[in-house]
Amino acid sequence: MKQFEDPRLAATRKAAIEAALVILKSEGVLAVTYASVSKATGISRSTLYRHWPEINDLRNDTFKRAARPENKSPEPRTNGPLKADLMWLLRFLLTALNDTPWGKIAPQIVAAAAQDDQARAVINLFMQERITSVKAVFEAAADRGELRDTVDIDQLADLAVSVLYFRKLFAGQPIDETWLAEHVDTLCELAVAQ
Amino acid sequence: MKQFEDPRLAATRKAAIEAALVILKSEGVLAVTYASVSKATGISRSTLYRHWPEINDLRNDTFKRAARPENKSPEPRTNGPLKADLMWLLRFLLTALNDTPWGKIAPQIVAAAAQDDQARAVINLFMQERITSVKAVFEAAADRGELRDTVDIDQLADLAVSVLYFRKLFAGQPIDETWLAEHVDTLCELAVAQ
DNA sequence: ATCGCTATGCAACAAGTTGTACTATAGAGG
DNA sequence: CCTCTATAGTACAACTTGTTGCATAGCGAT
Repeated sequence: MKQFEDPRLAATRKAAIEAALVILKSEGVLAVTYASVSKATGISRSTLYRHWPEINDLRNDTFKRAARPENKSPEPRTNGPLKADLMWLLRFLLTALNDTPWGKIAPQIVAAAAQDDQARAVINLFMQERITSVKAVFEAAADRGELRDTVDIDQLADLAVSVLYFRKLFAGQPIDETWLAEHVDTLCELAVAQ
Repeated sequence: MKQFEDPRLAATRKAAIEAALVILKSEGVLAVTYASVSKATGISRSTLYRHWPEINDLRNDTFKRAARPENKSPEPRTNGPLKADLMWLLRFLLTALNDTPWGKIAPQIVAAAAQDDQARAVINLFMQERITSVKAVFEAAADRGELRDTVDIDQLADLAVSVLYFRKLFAGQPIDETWLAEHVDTLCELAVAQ
């Protein structure tokens, strides 16, 4: 009877993914190969194949590792007023995109998602998590009676997050403090009771 | 003195890119290789290398070919009222993503953009073009006096387009008629004078 | 400590791709 | 007809994905 998993399995997994993450950050998805990870870790190529039969399996595990927990949304502030809470949370998302490795990693996952269902699932889950955290901010504002009663909170949360990523990854427009302030103003104008 | 370009050059270029576009649509960027295009066209691999020294050169030219003109935004309707004009244009963008090859091609360009500056330029230009067409709709509404005077038209156009692509490519949420109607309602609520 | 199981390491191999180099042929224009 | 050049064809090196076979080293159990 095997009660416990061979500790070598976990050690190999961790070392490989950790090294793959470094390569992912510095050189992109395509540089995450069996050979490069093998060289970086000393783990033999055949062992890597046994753990991850296809290269996308390894890459997707690296994506999952990258998507948590440092890069996840923090517990949002929900003390109010809405504008302050929104500014705080969206500034975190903006900083993550502009000034942390996540700004390099996210596009890599998006790229992989175009070809791979698993990668698509990773990026979808991550984005849902971002939207949910923003939604919590709006819901708290609604509980405090700050919002108009006609507003659709799901729509608002979608709007708040999507423009950030769209400008960064699709439109090539800057997302800086100046823009963020205007963006939050627009959202509040839409949401807050006059 | 050479006055005219050898017609074989243009013929080769066109045939190769046309074939590459078909492969791009059906099998993705990674399937666009010198070998696959050579096989599809009968053009020898060495000739392809002479036209496109790196494979990304060929892929980027294929992207440019894909980004025009059938997939570009049509002349937007600007007769008013705003809600009808917006609905018409955004429905076009939605249909392009859901029911035409562009829905498969766009993610491929986004994927390439994560690794390649030229591809990034292509997708950026294309998205700017989409935003501009939406902006024209808002500007016409503003000229008719339909809008509140506080609204920022650039922000509105960004919002209108970004959620579409975000939901489709990042969040994995459906973009259907039901959602579109709500989205347009939200935009109009933000923009239209009460 | 010994034994069996298994994870790992190592080497070789086939296939596909990128990119280079060289030669021969075919077509365009004067 | 002649020259220039685009194309075809081939060979080659390097890298990557996967597969396979075999030897070794470490883990858990008796």
